Amino acid sequence: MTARRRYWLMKSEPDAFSIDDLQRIGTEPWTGVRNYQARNNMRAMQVGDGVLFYHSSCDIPGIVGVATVATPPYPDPTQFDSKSDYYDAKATREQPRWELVDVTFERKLKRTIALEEIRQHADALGEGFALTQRGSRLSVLPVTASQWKLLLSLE
DNA sequence: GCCAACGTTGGC
DNA sequence: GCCAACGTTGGC
Repeated sequence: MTARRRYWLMKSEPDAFSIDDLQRIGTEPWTGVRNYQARNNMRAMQVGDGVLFYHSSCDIPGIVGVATVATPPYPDPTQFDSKSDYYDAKATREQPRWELVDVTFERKLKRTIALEEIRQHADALGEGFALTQRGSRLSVLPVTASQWKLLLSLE
């Protein structure tokens, strides 16, 4: 049984890792997620799933590109690295806490679909959409097929 | 830089 | 198990 392709939105601070970085590198492990809900979302990912690449904490927060899930979930290696900012002393190789996937660059949008603009479609996107939910800071979140279509139609 | 919202930690 | 304190996220 093959599950149908799913869609996600993943936030990154462009100062740390931008869509241009992904375009240059091609494929990158999504390291450093230390939130259980975000981790659980990555656990549910499958190779080929679509990803909206989102820039956060910057001049114009918004969707800037499209990427693809390139690997099944696997343990985030930075949790074992005591020199890493993402080191987690409570994680072991036998019992990892944090998992990630690699994402591959697909394309850069012609323009940024700004959060401000996305908010104008909050009703159509639905109450359950974590990006426009008040106070939500979730950095890896599911996107439905219709939300995916709507968001990319704004490009 | 501010601050609201949220998650985690740790004392009890 | 409660909850205050603290740290982080992320828009503004």
